[in-house]
Amino acid sequence: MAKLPYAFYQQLEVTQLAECLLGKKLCTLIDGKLTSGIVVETEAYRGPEDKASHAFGGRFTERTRVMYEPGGLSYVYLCYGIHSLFNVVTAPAGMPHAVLVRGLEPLDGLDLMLKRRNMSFLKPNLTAGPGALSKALGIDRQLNAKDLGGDEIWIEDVGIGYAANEIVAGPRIGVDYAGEDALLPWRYYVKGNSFVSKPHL
DNA sequence: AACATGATAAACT
DNA sequence: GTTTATCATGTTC
Repeated sequence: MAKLPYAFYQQLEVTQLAECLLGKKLCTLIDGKLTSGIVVETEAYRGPEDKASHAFGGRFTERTRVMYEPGGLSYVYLCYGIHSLFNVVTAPAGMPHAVLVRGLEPLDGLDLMLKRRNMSFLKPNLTAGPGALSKALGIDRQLNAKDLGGDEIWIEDVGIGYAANEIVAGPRIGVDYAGEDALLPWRYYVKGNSFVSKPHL
């Protein structure tokens, strides 16, 4: 396997990095069981200057602490009391940028993913949406602040690269509270892929 | 009190 | 079939 190098996570342009994550393979190894999928949808959160970011204005709390670490760690937090959302911490130390993974195309461990989701057959919403994919891969807050070069959760380059005309940028989802920042086109997804969380074209 | 969601049910076409 | 409403649930500030 070819795990992504730390240098990849530490580039400063978080929007560009979010776009580059499309086509990468996100894997978890939990209780000896491998599950994985290809990333088909991401959102960039630009730390201090982005109202939609948990670290807006340089906010530093117990929850956001990990976002200030050097890129290459996981950031998993609980949303609406129910869903674990998985982010990649990016940029050099002290810069709290992150990328939310919103959609995956299932690859390894399909049976286990179905079981975790209480589903009996594959349909797109198995891993379309940040809460859904986290549940399918067994991601919860146990996996917060993990090294993405480790052996519990990691990201591999499997040589998939989408052409520029297959990638669509649009406004982020569920961040209306962020005012004008909600309109920024920092959501990236693969055109026509059925594991993208929201509107299909 | 607010929150980076998902499942379901009910009311439409 | 599709859109719209409602709720579950718990941590953070």
